[in-house]
Amino acid sequence: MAATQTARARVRAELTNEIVSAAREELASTGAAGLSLRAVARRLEMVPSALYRYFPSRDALLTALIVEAYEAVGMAAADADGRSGRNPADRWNAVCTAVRGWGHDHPNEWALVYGSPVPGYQAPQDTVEAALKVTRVIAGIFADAIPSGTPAPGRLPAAPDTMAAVVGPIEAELLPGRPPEAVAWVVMAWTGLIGMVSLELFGHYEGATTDFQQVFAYNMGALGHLAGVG
Amino acid sequence: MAATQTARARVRAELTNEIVSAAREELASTGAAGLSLRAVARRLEMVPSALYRYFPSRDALLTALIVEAYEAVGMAAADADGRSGRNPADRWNAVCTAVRGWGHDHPNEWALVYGSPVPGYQAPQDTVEAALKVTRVIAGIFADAIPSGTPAPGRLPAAPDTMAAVVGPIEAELLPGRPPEAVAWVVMAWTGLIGMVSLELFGHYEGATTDFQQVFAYNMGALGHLAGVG
DNA sequence: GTCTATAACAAGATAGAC
DNA sequence: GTCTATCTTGTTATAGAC
Repeated sequence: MAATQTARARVRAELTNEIVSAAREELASTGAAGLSLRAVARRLEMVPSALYRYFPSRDALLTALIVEAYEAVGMAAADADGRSGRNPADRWNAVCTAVRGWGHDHPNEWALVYGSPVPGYQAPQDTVEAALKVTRVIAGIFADAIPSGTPAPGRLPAAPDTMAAVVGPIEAELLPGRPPEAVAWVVMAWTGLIGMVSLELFGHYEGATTDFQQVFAYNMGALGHLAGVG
Repeated sequence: MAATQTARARVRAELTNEIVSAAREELASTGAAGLSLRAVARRLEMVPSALYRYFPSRDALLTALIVEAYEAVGMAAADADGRSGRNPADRWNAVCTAVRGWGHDHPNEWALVYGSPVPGYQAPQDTVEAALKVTRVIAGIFADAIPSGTPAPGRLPAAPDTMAAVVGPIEAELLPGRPPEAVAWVVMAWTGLIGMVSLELFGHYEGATTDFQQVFAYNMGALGHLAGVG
């Protein structure tokens, strides 16, 4: 029985993967909002109802796609970080480039996770944890660059006394012992990275510059520098 | 004849507005991707084909909505700027608050313009011009704060020599005579503002902080300060 | 001329019987 | 798993009212 079980389980896992792959292809052609279980089934030459054995609803399939996308960006970021030596500025630069590169290679998956929320879809907790992967990589770089217990970096304006409590959750989880200005500014660095790639992919810099890549590199560099990296 | 003409034109303009309003209401409930001509017609108790007298296609209606949204944020930004005195730091702060406030009041319209592109929709030139409204307000504040011909602000890292040409289009149009570092960083300020509101509205800061408004205020303040405002 | 309504089309989604 | 009947969608052709 054990052998049968595992064989069945293996086939099941394989098919589950195939379904997610087909859904990913669908996503690439139709966008997130128009993703339908039926289209995925058609692509696999299966009947729609058969998919329900593997995913109880369209939302469950969507969740799988979202988690997969978050893990892929997170992996791209972590890989780039790992390959880039020990200098925090280099690491931050490498991560920015990798995240942007991933976005360019997977624009629809990027839109799925960082774009408008899909109407009617409620994100379960799994996706929140997966989303943290990139954040952890980024926070790790800044945590290494800013020694614990240092005063606020002089380049940044002083934060009000209340800020420490406000950013407490992030500090405790990702940047223990770092000053509130630094914590807030790491949030800004993350926001700047995701925001800039989003606005680029969504077409908002069209015609604004002759070489966007260079503006991106400069701005990410400045963002990191001001936070204490390099 | 002139009277008849204008009477007809007035009625026509009124109905056009009513259609856009109905579409806006539809948008609020179903989201951008699910916006259907038929649903708009139903809401107005008209027959779908009648709408084609006013808008040649669903995309044209979408364009009208997008332009309207861009103009509304732009107006909110310009109003806040106008009411906030002459101090650039106050003006930048007021604009950030106003833009964020508009986003909170109109989350679906925000997603329509700054979120994922609607699949299959090609933005015409009208939307690009409308999108520039907020940008012009922001650039105006920084242009007033950074005198023309000044050297690069010392707080920002120096840009490579090639940057001047790269950001030339923005410089010429919005920040004539300002150094490339400043131009790039104004792009960053704009990106930070739009990015932070987007990620907030799309739920990416959920649980991260006890008072997001404060983090927002601090980060926007720092972004502006570093660019030379305040 | 200007508008609205009816009807139809090809897609595609959905529900349910078998 | 299959089949069918019924529902959407954007869009057009056509006919008639003002």
